[in-house]
Amino acid sequence: MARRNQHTKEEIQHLAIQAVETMLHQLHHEAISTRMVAKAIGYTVGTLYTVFKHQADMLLHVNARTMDRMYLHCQRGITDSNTPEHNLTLMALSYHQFALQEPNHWNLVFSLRLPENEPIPQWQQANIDQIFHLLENELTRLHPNMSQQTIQKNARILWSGVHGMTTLALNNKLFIEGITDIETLLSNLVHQLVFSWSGA
Amino acid sequence: MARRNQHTKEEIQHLAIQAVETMLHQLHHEAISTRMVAKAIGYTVGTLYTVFKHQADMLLHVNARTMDRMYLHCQRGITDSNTPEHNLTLMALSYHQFALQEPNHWNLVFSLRLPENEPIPQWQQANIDQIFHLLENELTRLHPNMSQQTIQKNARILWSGVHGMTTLALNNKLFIEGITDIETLLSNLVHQLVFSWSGA
DNA sequence: AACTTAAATTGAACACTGTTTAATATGGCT
DNA sequence: AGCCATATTAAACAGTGTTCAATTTAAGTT
Repeated sequence: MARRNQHTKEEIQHLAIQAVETMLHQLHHEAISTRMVAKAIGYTVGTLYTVFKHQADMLLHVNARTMDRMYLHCQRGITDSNTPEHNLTLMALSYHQFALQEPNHWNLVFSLRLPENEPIPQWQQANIDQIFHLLENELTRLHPNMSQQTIQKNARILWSGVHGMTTLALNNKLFIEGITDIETLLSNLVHQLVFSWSGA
Repeated sequence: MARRNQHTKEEIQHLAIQAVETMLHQLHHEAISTRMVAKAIGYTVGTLYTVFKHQADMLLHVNARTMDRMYLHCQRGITDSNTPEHNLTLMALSYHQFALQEPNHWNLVFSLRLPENEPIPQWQQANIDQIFHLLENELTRLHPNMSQQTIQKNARILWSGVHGMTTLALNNKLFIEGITDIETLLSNLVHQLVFSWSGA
């Protein structure tokens, strides 16, 4: 069989991406093979390689969508009528919640390894910047006189904490004898940093 | 060939672990196969399976040693004659430095996935606790009247930040246009949290 | 309507992977 | 010298990512 022309290249790409996304709801990304995806969309591995450079390329497309979804999720509920601290807390909780809701999608974003010498795609950096801008915006509202550079620094300090807590919690590397839940810990982190910025 | 009895089971185990550790200096852990390890130590895969339950089990043994090394590294330079903040900063910098020095070993610790239903080994939790105790000790010195629970909470808040920063930095997901180096960011994180704990 | 052309799709191959197990060769014991 | 227990292997199985020659067919041309 050849030349059935049922789908355009773009459609096949989309089908594959969707198939991976569906599988990720049950399977860790390391358990997803090209042949599985091909079978799921009714094509052969060979066809997949006419549409993606390699497996990692396919997963990168999945990541692009995950990061978009994550950005939208983190934005949810953010308003200028809230205090900056409240907004920052909302974002931190949303980030963590998203990771809990789609652990395999989230994991893929942070553990996908491209082949050597393959550059990190530029949209990825753009997407990271997008999230940081959200934070920097709140930090600016908090301290309008703070230098741009300090704000960028503090945004990164804060987000490292939120990200680290999410990673560690997801892998059960954070807790002893049910001391507190992570949501409290996240709120505390935000509160303590916000407090420290107002005191110096 | 069989029954050459050149090494005890323990020795074979050790040889394998060492072989993996050597390879990790050049290779990412996903690139290390059982056959590679077997060949490196002059045995066959089959022999490896008489000594380890499976590949993940072998890598878990590597992780045990990495974590011990990491603990020792983080302890380096810590003295009661330093201020608690200084000690905490030293630990944060050491943690990051260790990750930079042995990125593949460090990565393996946090990305090894055991087969489903396989419990996390209990020594791993013990090792995590060990590091947290180091932190909690400094936090206690900082605020002798703080409740044990608050100290445990704050140790986890701090370490999430240090860990998150290290992870993100290692994967180039933290920086824009050379704004500051991570060492500064780590020191700032420690300082800001220490400050916030003294102000409430 | 027949013929050519270009390309979509496949199947099969290659060199790997982790894991299991029957066969085997040998060190130590009687 | 002969036996046995077992350390070790070779081979098999079912998968993996990736490549590419071969094929089939839709569309374009005459």
